[in-house]
Amino acid sequence: MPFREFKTEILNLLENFEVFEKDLELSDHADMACKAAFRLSKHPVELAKKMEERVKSRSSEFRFIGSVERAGPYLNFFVSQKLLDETLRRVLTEGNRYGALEIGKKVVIEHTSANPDGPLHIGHLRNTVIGDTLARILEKTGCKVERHYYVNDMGRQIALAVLGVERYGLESIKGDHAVANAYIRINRDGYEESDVEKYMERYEEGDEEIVSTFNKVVETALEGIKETLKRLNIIHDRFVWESEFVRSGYMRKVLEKLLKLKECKKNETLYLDLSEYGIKKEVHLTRKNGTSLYVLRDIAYHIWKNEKFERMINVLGADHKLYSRQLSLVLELMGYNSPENVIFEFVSLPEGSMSTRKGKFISADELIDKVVETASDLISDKDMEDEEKKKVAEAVGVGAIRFDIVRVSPEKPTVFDWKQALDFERQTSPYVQYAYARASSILKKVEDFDLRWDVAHFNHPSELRLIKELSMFSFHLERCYRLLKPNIMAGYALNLANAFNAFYRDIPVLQSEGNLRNSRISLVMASKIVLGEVLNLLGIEPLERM
RNA sequence: GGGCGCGUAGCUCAGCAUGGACAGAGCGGCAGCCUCCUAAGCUGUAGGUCGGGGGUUCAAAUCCCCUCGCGCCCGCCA
Repeated sequence: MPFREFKTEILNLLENFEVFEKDLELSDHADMACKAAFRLSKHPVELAKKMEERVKSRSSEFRFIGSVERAGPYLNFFVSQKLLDETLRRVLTEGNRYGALEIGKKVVIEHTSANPDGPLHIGHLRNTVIGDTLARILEKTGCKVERHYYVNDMGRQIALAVLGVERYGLESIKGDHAVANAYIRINRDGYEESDVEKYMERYEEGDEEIVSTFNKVVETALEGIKETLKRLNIIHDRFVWESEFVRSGYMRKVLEKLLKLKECKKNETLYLDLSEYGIKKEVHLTRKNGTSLYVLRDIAYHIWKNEKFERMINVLGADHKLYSRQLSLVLELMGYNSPENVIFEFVSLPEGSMSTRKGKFISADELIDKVVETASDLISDKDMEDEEKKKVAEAVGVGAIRFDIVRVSPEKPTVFDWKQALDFERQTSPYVQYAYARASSILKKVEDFDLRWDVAHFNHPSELRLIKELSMFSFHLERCYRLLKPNIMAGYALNLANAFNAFYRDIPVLQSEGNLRNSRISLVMASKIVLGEVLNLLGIEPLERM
């Protein structure tokens, strides 16, 4: 928080010069640099000199600006002792609430939503991890967040999976894998198209026997998927089945509204002509046999969301880009808000793209098992009970997976790499967890101390850097919120851990004495709190020991 | 063919929204650090035509145009 206020103070101070947020930047040369003079004058150095004068004459009015230096046309601002003091005070009094914002919107975030025809694979994982991390970030900004998994129980793929299960039965293995095996097999062996059609029709009509069969298959796959998600510290508040909108008659009402649009046309099927909006291909709402298509049910779902939420966020793979534009356009034509889409590019395997249908994928379960096993080997000779070792290996493994995914910007296409997934070093979550564990370890050895500090005791660059990092938590949180880019939080986690490790190297805590010792211990406590909270935002478990 | 995204060190990535101070990290390479709070750590060093070309600008990795490479989309699939 204090760092955001520091920035606000600079803006207020230079308001008369028409300096805006975009003129400020983080810099190696300062805590915050102002580059406005370039933009505002043909003689930037002269202007910067004037600004400098003004700042120097008034800077005593501000709390968090400590000093300013001019470097040519740049103004370099430095934080005050007061900011350092206030940062520690807030972290230590607010605890894990430190850094929270109060934006407070009601938002729904839909993520994962993988078809219940098989297990989650490493492509789905990108959706899941981005979505869950964003949900956590939004909550921290004070939003009321509902996490949805939209269950596609009506599609062709599901009908085919059901046929597969009927033909081959379910193996007695984890449900999602069992369904996948039947689905892969029927795709390989072949099937009658008319059988698939018939199943879709009967399911949409609500044929009791078929509904119960579909439900069983979908539930079986979903149970397995939920188990995997839980292991990754991911829960959904609500699983919304597509068929809910059909059964409740909601979709019917939506269809009636759609029919009133001038873009809505009918011949063999019902479709939307969006050519005047630059979308050449018609958007079909129904099939020739009268059954609904995904987009129709999805429109219904989004109208329902409109009624309940102020903000709708969907996490979608790059293959949904055009689709999501079409959906948004239709919603707008109907007079509704459209969702905000967080699009991520594909994860592929070194040998090419993944496919559930062809059985060409690395499942999330396989990945988790292997990473946890590697973590387990690494701690095998540590002095810990087996129980704790197991817990640590799981937390490290899951953290490494989540972090490996979330650290990369969503728009970057990636190729899955085992070596990277199994790396537990510098730019990974174990590095952050390790900093947390080191802080814990120091605090565990403290028997008596007073929770008090004097910022005058913090004069080593490593200490100053660490406190400044702590002060920037909500600054980065706000950036994540605005840009919906969770990789920013991963980057902050790394910076913070890095700053703590430098502090750990340079500053003896336990051997120091008196108020110097109290101050340092207080700083370690504050670091532990913020490191822990950042890990929570990333869905990674902080560990007391590892 | 059209649309969207990506291309930055040997490898994996920041930085691009809102153009500014020498383009930053990690891994890998090389050279070092455990009588000291956990070495999953730390220090130093080498390594760059920011895919290529043009343009705008006092200033371009960042903006515009062209071009090459890769991925995705263009279904009465989801």
